[in-house]
Amino acid sequence: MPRVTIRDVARHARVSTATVSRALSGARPVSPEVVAQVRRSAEELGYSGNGIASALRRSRTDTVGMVVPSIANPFFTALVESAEHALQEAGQQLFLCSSRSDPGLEAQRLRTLVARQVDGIVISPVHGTESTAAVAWAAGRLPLVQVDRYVTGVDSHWVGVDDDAALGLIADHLAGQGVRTAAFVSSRLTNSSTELRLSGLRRHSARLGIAVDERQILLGEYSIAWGREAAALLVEHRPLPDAVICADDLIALGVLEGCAAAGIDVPGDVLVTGFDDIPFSALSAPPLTTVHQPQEQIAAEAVRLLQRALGPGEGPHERIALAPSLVVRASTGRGD
Amino acid sequence: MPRVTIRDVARHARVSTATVSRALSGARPVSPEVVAQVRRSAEELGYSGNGIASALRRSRTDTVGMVVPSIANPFFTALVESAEHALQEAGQQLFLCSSRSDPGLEAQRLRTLVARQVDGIVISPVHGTESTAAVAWAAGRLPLVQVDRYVTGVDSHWVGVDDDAALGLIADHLAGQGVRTAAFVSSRLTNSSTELRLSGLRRHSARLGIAVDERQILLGEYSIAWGREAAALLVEHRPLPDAVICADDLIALGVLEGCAAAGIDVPGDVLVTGFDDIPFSALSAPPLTTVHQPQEQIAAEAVRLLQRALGPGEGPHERIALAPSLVVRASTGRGD
DNA sequence: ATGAAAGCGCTAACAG
DNA sequence: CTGTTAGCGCTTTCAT
Repeated sequence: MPRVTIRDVARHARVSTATVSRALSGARPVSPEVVAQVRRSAEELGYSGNGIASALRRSRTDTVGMVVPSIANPFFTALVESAEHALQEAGQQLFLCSSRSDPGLEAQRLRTLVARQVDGIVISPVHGTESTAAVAWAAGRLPLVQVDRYVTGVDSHWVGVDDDAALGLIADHLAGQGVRTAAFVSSRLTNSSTELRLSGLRRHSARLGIAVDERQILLGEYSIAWGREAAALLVEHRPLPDAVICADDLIALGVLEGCAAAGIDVPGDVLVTGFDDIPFSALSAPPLTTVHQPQEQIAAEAVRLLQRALGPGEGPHERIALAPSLVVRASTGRGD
Repeated sequence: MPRVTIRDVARHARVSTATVSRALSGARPVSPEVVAQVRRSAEELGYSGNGIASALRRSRTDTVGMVVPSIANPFFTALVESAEHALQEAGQQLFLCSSRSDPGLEAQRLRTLVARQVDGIVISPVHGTESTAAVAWAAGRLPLVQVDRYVTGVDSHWVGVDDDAALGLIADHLAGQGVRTAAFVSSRLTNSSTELRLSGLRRHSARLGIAVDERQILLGEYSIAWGREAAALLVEHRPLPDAVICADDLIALGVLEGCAAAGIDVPGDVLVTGFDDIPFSALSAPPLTTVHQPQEQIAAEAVRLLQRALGPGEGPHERIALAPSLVVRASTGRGD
């Protein structure tokens, strides 16, 4: 199938290629009759344009790259959907990449995106320090916004949730339920979310007189399997804490499953909290108390910052920490 | 930031642009010293190549487009992850698009992918007939493989699961549990999955003497919310069937929730089955009996077919129906 | 093994 | 409003 080019259309419509380009894109005024003729010719020949050639010439792809640690995590897919939606309004496409929580793969994805000349990048970096070099490199050649997590040592836009405030909400709620001791289950991965959530926990539990045993700070990864395993570890080394605070919902769902398997009743024997408010957190046994992140707003802000960076005057880099909210369900007592 | 081009590198290394291209891509032999010098210059200048220009010249993008109805559905994200993995082995990128279950948006995504000159397309079409025109159009200009669902009237490759066999597995299992009457909750959307699962249900329930009341065939959409709603409808118009067979896990999770809300015990009062075996189906209350789809294998086969279509001799179009397997959990009786 | 030169298909000046 | 022309940055003949 020999591709139909703008020249074929021009010949067929008996005009120049420039006119075809203008008629089809509407970039400059073209007489109605000519537009109609060009449209007809294009239709007839099955012309569909070559975005690559156009991108080369305009040095714009109208595409934004997005790199997330995992697309299996519903929190990130929700973020991606919101971002795609926001971009569509601005007439841009989303090129989605998963870094699979691997800084090496992440660096490779960034190289690809830069090579493909995307107009900007939205990234939730895997690691607080190991991702720095690649993110800095990319930020040096393209507008870049970090979302949710961020790396240290790169001056770029960031949009996320206020992790410290979120742990404040959790700690306040748990203290209100009479919690005096708590465990924390999170990811080994050194990244901003992990660190800010842990330091938030430390700060707020101290403030409220909740004891956090260092041996009950369990670090693994953001997954259901690790949550299950962590629950088994906690059960094995009793006494159980009053509450298990998890750094995300996947971990918390795993903890719930691990507790059930060990015959531990939630919330009877121990309270459990999550983070993110993924759809399935409302369906677990018991439904999970968690922190809701305004992903729609996070995505919208990220796109807005990127749009602005595409314009002329590079403004200063912003750091936007949005307010989280607590969703109380049965895993910390009465659900309603 | 003025972009560094191959010419800058060539000047710096005192060679021609052709040599730089060859040295960097390794397409043709270049003396080791020159390669080293070119590499050094590229490094020094921070050269990172222009994939767009390269793609225009080679008329290859080394990118495959993938269109799925939703990236919020874990079944599709699993499929996407597997596809990305398989493509990476072949040195290709994945350009992911969500059609949001909207044939119009789907058509637009396909146009974009064709315009962007992807090398091939993997699609799970939204609708059995409304997607036909766009899929046919795309299949006419690019190698295209349908996965999971397919449209009628387009001759292309297809890889999916044997839906009829899957409903056989479910029906056999339920009959073994003493089920005599069943409801079916699915999507209104006319697509191959919906239709084949319903006709499979009809065939196998007839074979096993399970009665399916036409008024208990409820069609809505593939979502948790619809499952919840459907459960309420079933409860409202008692008597309840012995079992509720759902066309996917999201619907089934919603049905479980709806039953719980109405005080209906699963599996005590009614049995429930899902389809897809998404990760969360193991964590619901109760855990869900469901059909496992071999998405890894589906993705691998799809990529293999695409790879072959990129080669010279266009072979005949294949239809590969892989064998499903039943995962029995507590929602249909004893879980173990 | 290397270089010169010709485009890939398109759009943005620049004329008219 | 329309045509002519000159590339965008790269790869690939075709020479040497």
